[in-house]
Amino acid sequence: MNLPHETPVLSLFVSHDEKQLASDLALAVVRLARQLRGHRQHSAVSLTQLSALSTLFSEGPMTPGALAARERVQPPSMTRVIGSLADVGLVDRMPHPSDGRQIIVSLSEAGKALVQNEKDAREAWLAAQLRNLRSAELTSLREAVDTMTELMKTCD
Amino acid sequence: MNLPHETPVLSLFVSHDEKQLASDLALAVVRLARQLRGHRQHSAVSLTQLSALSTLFSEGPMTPGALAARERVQPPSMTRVIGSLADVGLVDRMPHPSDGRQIIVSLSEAGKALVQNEKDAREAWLAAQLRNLRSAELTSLREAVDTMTELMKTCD
DNA sequence: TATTGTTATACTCTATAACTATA
DNA sequence: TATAGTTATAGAGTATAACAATA
Repeated sequence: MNLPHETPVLSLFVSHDEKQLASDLALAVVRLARQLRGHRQHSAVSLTQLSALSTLFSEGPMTPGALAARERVQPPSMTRVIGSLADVGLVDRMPHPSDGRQIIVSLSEAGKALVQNEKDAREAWLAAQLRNLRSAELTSLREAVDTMTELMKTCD
Repeated sequence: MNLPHETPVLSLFVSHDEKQLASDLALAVVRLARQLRGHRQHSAVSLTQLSALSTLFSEGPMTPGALAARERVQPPSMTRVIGSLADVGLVDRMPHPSDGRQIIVSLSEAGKALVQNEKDAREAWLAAQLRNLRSAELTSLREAVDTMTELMKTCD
C-alpha cells in the first residue's frame, strides 16, 4: 500500500464507501421514482402535484415563492404546478393581505380530502411491494426516508 | 374498538404502517430524484443515461429490448436513450449475428471509462451530503438501496 | 431599484400508436 | 402472422430569460 501518511486508512475507505453509496443511491432513487410515476398514470394527481399538496397540508397556506423554495424547484415550475392544481379545484389562490405582489396558496376542501385519502389508501403498487418485505427491511426503509428528507433540508 | 375478529390487530397496524411508509417513501424518492437530476445539469450524462450505461457495464452487451426491460422503460424510450448515447460515442450498435431484426448495444471504451469514473468520483453533491451523516444513517441508506433495488425486480 | 409572480420558450424523459424490416 | 426496433407525436416536469406589477 502506498497511502499518503497524512490520510488515515479508515477515512479513505469511508470516503470511497460514501462515493459508492452516493452512486448506488442515486441510481436506485431515479429508477424507483420512474416506477412510482409510471404506476400513477391513472391517479387523480401526479407525484409532483401530490408533493406540493402534501407540503401545503403539513405546513399550511403559503406564497408560491415559499412553496417553490420548500419543494426546491424554481418559481416558474411552481407557477405551473399551482396552476394545474387550481384548474382542478384542489388549491385556492387569494391575494396577500398586505403585499399586492404576493398571493397566498391554500388547499381547498377537496385538496385536503385528497391528501388525506392518498395518505390513507394510495401508493397501492408500492404498498403491495412492501407487503412482501421483512421487518428489518421495512425498518431500514423507514430510517432511509428520514435520512433522505434530512439530506434535502441541508441542500445547497 | 370494533375490529372484525378475523383480522389480527397487529396486521391491521402493520398494514397501516405500510401504507404510510409507501406514501412517505414515494414522496422522499421523487423529491430526492428531482434534486439529483438538478445537481447533474453540468455533467456529461444525465441520470437516465448513466442508469442505462451502468446496466450495460454490469450486465454486458444486450439488445435494446433487453435493456428496456432491464431498465423498466418502454422500447421507444430506450431507443432515444441509446441514440443519445451513441451520438456522443458512449455506446456502439452492432448487428445481431443471427437475427437481422435485432441489434446489440455495447459500451464503447469511452463509455466504460465514464462509468468507472462516475462510480469513483461523481455524485459529488450527494457524497458531500452523506459526509455529514452518522454511521447508523449510512447503514440504513445502504440497506434501503438494496431493498429498493429488490422492489423493482419484482415489479409488475 | 429590488422583489414577486408570471409568461415565453426550450429541453429531458417518458408514453402510446403506427410503421418497417425480418423471422 | 409475430417480433424487434424505430419514427411520429404528445404530455409532464423542469429550467432560464424576459416581463409586469408592486414595494
